[in-house]
Amino acid sequence: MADPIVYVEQRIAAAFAKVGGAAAVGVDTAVRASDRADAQVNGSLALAKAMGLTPREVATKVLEVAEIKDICSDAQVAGPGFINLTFNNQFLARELMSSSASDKLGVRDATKPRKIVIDYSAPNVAKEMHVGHLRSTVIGDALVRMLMFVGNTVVRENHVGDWGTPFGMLIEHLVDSGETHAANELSVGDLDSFYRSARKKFDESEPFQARARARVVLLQSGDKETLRLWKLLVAESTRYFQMIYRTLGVLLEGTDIMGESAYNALLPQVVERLGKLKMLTTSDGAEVVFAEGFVNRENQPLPLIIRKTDGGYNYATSDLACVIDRVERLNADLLLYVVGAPQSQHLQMVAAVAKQAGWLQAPREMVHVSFGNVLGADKKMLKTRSGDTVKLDALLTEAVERAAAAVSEKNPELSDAAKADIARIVGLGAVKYADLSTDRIKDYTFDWDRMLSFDGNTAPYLQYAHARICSIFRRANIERASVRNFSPTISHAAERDLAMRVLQFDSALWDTIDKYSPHRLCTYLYDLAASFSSFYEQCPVLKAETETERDSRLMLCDLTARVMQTGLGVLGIEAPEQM
RNA sequence: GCGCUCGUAGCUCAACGGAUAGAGCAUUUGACUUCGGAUCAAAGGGUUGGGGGUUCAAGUCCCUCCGAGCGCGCCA
Repeated sequence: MADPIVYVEQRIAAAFAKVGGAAAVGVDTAVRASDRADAQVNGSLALAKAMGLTPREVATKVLEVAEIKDICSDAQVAGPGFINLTFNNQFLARELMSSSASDKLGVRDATKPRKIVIDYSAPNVAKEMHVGHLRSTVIGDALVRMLMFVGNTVVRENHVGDWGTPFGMLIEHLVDSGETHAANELSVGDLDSFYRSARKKFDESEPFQARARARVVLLQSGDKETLRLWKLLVAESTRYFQMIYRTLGVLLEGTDIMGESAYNALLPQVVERLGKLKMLTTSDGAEVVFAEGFVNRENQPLPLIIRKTDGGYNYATSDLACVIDRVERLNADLLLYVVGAPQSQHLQMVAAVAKQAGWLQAPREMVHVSFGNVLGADKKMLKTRSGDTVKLDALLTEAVERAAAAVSEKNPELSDAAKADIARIVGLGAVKYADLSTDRIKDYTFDWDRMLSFDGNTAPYLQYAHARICSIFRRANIERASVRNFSPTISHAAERDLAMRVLQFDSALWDTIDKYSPHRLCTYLYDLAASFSSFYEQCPVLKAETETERDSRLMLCDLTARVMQTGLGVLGIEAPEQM
């Protein structure tokens, strides 16, 4: 355990228990970072009333019995009854060494590792990936990486939209355009034009509509030739998706695809099992479940439609099948859905029904990791100038191009290969970081200039801090690993500030995981980079006054760089050694 | 009509219910013979949409009003 705040927390809690006895049960004795000292404790204010004392009296008593003299150089009662703690530098140095010696840099493993299924990305076959998929993909990828980092078993599932009524129309269009031509069109990623052409025909031609409907029936009844054509569509699209994922540098692989069609065999079972549980009701010819607490616009109970009037299934059925599959086949105890906010009610209903049916019993849980829209400068959904949705691959290409221009300008002496590689890392990092660094629940405004800026809370600023550290070692020709056992001494204020920051990696990452909110880790890494930049200005490393100081600072630099690289790493962002 | 989410500095965003609401951009002012200036140091800028309430303590929780976005039966 490296984070001093986590470390001292137990001792403070013990002191509160000793002072408050029964009254202290349930009182929040958490220790938090503070700008007035290293850490602050607020529990006395909550406890005072129950004990009939003033908060300051409680705080004083807590400090009398708290066993913190070995780790705190100062502990004071302040203001209305806060306790301010200052850690002693020997303690910090010891924790730095402990952090440096661990390959997880002081981050605690999950006390009870879970099996987690995470549903994210979910593009549609024969439809272009756009910025909405970017959010799901990037947030999902970051969560996958950090959940694995702390020791959970994570199953990635890409719930591709590969089934349903649109496929009648798509297959008929495929037949019309000829397989070779269609495959060419799809393989170069021109998915939207294929979809649009099909849609246009469907809207304009009644005979085509009839063919499309008939084709849906053939598809669902398992007609061989229809399935072959369907598979062609799916294969071309997923090949394209994988290409985007590789470009984007996310962990999703072809084997992670669990499309809607994968649950087809389970759909009749969903109906059957709900029927046996007496949960199904026939309403307007459809088989539905009325989940408690959901009403429609007439204030009537709102149904979850399990089987349509025409006998077909829809997405609610398929989502319930997913829950069954994830719980019963995969034995998952946490189901994460990285899906946009508009689906909130739908997912709540699915969860409610799954619980009622007994398929999702505590402590198993289903969590909607919801996110807002990507907006353009006009505050509306991001669109191209012509009003189309922004294609993901075009957006990524532009990011790398813009980064390349910046790299060439700042660092013209680099080789072309190095420039290209750095441009890729910086450009993609900027796009991902822009997405991850704001609270996912809110909409965010997409702005090239801001995300690629080297000032402020951006990927390039963090990457630059990392590159600068690498540069120190490169210049002095010192092996990074060779300084890791050095014993640090903290003397300068900026040095101490950086040390404190480095040690908070553990709690920052856990805070992020607990809330499924990557922006919290981003904020931490930004603060870390800022602390380093300030340290860098004020504390010479290679030209330190003594060898001890130099070694100490080298050790701190290496640790900072490792935290930065690892932190960016679990966000799915690379940290180049030079840029 | 009902429901969900959001509203914080001119702009873009932070802030487990904790003290004096913090950053970046923009504006103003400093710092390059010193490890990468893609940087650092500093200043000004706020009735946290309005009004009630709960609490020792509210941007945060509850109620209400205003504004924005999104949902609300056979598309996914």
